[in-house]
Amino acid sequence: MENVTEMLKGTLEGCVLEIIGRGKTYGYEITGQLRKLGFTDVVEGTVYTILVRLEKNIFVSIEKKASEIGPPRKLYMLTKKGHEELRLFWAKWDFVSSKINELKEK
Amino acid sequence: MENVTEMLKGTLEGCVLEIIGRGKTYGYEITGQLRKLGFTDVVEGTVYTILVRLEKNIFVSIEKKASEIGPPRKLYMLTKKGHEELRLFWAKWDFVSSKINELKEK
DNA sequence: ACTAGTATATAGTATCACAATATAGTAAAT
DNA sequence: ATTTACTATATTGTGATACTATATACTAGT
Repeated sequence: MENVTEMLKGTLEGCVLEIIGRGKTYGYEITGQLRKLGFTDVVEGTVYTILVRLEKNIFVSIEKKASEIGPPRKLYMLTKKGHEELRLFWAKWDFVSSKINELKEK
Repeated sequence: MENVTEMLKGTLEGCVLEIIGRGKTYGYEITGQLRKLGFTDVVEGTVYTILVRLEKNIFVSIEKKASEIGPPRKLYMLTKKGHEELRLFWAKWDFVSSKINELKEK
C-alpha cells in the first residue's frame, strides 16, 4: 500500500514503543519489523528520529552492545514513563479508531 | 478524549470527505458533526483549512446559499475526483488500521 | 579495491491540525 | 440602541511529525 505516510503520523511512534516494549531492540531491527508488518516505505531515518524523540522524552533507556556483523547497536528498552505512554497510546488508538469506524459503518 | 490531534493527521480530511459524501453540507455543520462524533476539540478553523484544500484539489464543488439565521453558507458536494479520493481514503484506512491492530493483538 | 549488508545519525522539507484572530449576519435580551 | 449569543466563513502563523537525502562506519565476501 502506498502513500499511507500521512495516516501514520502520530501512530508510528506508538508502534515503535510497542515493538520496544516486547523486548530490547535497536533501530535497524525496528525498521525491519515495521516493514515486515506492512509499512514497507518506512526507512531507517524515520525510525532514528523517533528514537531520538523517545529518548528526549525519557520513554526509553539505552544500552550499547557490540555486534559481530556490523557497527555497535544501541539497544532500547522502555522506562516506566515509556510504559505509561504506551498504555496511553493504545487508549487513544482505541478511541480514535472506533470513532472513525463508527463514521465508516454509518 | 484529549490530545488525539496528532493521531487524526491524515484522517480528518477523509472524515470530512465522508461527511460531505452523505449530502450537501457546509463547514460549520461539518465541525458540529465531527464534535458530535467524539472529536470534541475540532474547531472551525481546522475544518475551513481542510475545505480550502479539498477545493484546491478539486475533490469538492461549491454552491452558495443564503441562511435565515446567519451569513450565507457555502454548500459542499463531492466531485467525481472526490468520490475516488474517498474510496482511496477508506482503502488506506482499512490497511493501516488492520496492520496496527495486528501489532496490538500480537 | 569493491560491493553488499548491517547500523547509526542529521539537516532540510512537506504536510497537516491547531491557535488566534478577524469579519459579518440574525435575533433576543438589556 | 447596544450588547450578547449563535451562526458562519476566512486567514496567518506555529508546532508536530514523517520523509528525503546524505554521510559515516563496521564486517565479510568477491
